[in-house]
Amino acid sequence: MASIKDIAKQAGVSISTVSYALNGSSKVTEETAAKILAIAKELNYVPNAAARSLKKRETKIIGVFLTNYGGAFYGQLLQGIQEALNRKGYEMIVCSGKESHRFIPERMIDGAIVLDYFFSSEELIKHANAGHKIVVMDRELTHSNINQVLLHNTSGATLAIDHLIEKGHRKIYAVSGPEGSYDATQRIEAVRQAVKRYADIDYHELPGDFNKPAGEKAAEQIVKEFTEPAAVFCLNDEMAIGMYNYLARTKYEVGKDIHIIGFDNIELTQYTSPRLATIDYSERKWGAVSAEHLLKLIANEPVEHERIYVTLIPGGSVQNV
Amino acid sequence: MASIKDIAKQAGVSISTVSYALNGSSKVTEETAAKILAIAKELNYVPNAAARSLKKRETKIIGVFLTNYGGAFYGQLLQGIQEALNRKGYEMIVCSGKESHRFIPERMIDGAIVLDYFFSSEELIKHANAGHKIVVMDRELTHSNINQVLLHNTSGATLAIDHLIEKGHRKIYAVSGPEGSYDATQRIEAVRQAVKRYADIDYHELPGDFNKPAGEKAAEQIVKEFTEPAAVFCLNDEMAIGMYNYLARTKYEVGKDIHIIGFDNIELTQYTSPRLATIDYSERKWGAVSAEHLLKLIANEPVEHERIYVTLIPGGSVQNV
DNA sequence: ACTATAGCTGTAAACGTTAACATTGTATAA
DNA sequence: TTATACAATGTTAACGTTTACAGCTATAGT
Repeated sequence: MASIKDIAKQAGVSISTVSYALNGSSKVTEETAAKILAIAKELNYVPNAAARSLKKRETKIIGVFLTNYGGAFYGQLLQGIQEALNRKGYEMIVCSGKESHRFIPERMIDGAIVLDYFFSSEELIKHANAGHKIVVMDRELTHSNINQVLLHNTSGATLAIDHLIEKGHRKIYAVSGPEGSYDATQRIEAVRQAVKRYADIDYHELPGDFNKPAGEKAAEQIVKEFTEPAAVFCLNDEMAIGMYNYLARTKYEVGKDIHIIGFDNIELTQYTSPRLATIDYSERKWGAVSAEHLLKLIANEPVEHERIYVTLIPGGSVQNV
Repeated sequence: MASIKDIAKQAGVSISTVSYALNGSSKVTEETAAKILAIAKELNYVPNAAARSLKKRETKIIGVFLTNYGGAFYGQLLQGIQEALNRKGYEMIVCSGKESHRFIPERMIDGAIVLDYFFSSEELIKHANAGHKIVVMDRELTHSNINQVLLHNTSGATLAIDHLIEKGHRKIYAVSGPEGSYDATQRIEAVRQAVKRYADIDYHELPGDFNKPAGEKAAEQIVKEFTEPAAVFCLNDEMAIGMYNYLARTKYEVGKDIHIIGFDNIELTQYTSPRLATIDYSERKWGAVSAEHLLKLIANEPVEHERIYVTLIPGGSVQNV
């Protein structure tokens, strides 16, 4: 509650001198500065964020927009963002929900990192037009104030399909993702391209939405039309887990009757039995790169879009047929 | 970027009239208000958060402080907090890391919900002394500006031990939590009380830190001194999972040789085999209650401390012996 | 001794709001 | 007709900073 004014009064100097002293300006004598610092500490002075950002027109805070907090999924990602930001003197806040979008136009944050399905591209572009800097992790958006840091979905999906083929599978299902999802679209498109390269594939597509129940539903369908061992590429691990759950209640075995590969390498996959084969990428790096790109955008430095590479993690869920 | 001043100029009125109109004051003619609103919309006007909170001395934002984002643990909790806050016109931001603590004295937020092992109680009390309102979810702290919303650790731990006893176990291990953790201290204390009620218990305590490796290490120890089937109460699920992992690499079977019960009912427990017995509570409710209490604290309404009740979830990991 | 210069410190405007208070105009009552 | 009240709008100070600029003092150069 103590303000710069209180310090000035107690130190017998003007508020500007206090301000300079607190900001380490060389304009103030060491002696004066020391006295001011001491009084500031004594009064438990902390600068008022609102006043400072009103004047400086920046907050040194970056907002990360997430659809929801479910799943261990975001842990490493946020860690990566946070570390990269702190290194440059920025703070991170995590926001979720439509209402929090207002932080951008209200200038509560200096930039936004978006991984939020519910954040419409029109809205993002509106904010970009108003001069706000944004990094998107879940869509392609071309704008001078927007940078993309995306997963290499295409090569991931190709890796997955190639792995199934290598293991001798010819009957292949893909369980898709939600309608508007960029990741889902890219992955399914890559799958279609990949299977096209082989003449003898018996390829089927099942709808999905990236959640467990969709995986269960897909499993139900696959079981219903079961004739011979089949392989399934679930476009994310979550649905693969759902599929495990459903199959556990049937006589069909994962890695024997139904072979499954996922995408994301979420923590849970390590505890599935047999271990889920999946596509992995460094969440931490994905986050760090996004943060770095955003800061460059803010500093008006040139930045290129970037894609994060992915690798195949084999597992007992996909075996030779 | 358009400010109230731009609107005033274009509408040919004073800035105060604009302010009143935008805030829906009845002081302004409907006609004038309509004109002003129209111009505001046309100029894409959004109030500047810094200016507003500088003047109003409030931000309508609540900060939730978490140690880290690892684990699916916080998902429902945050959801609960967010819903409760939004209902009352507040926004939630999630903060992590020591630096973010400054949001409190800087008045960036109107209140704090703390579930952060690294946030020292001295620091919290200092902030409370400065008039800031805080709800703690991970410690007992008595202060007029601090409210506690805690888990009913004691009854949870008692439920766990009683369950093991009911199942006929007499050789019982407890794997403890980290040194300074409030939850850990409460739980282990309750365990000691509980086993004291039975004369014939062969009780052992093993150190732990709430992480998987600690569970593995404890499992190693238990296996080393294995003579007969034993039961283990891991003070959280995370360590129980670590124990599963270790035992999977041995000849000992969970639910047969080693019986395990955890605490928290994290999502992962549903995918362990056999299912992990554990202690459950509603994360969502825990979050919602915390948020409600904080808002009451802010409104200077009376609030009592609260404890969230817990229940036993049986599982194949604990069977009759 | 006088001026120029450098080094500190002070003055004041500005950032964008809100809200108390002042002013103006108009309708109502005496 | 004039005082009175009230409704609508305007003026202004304040919130707590930062920072351009002005002012002062002491030192150094002539």
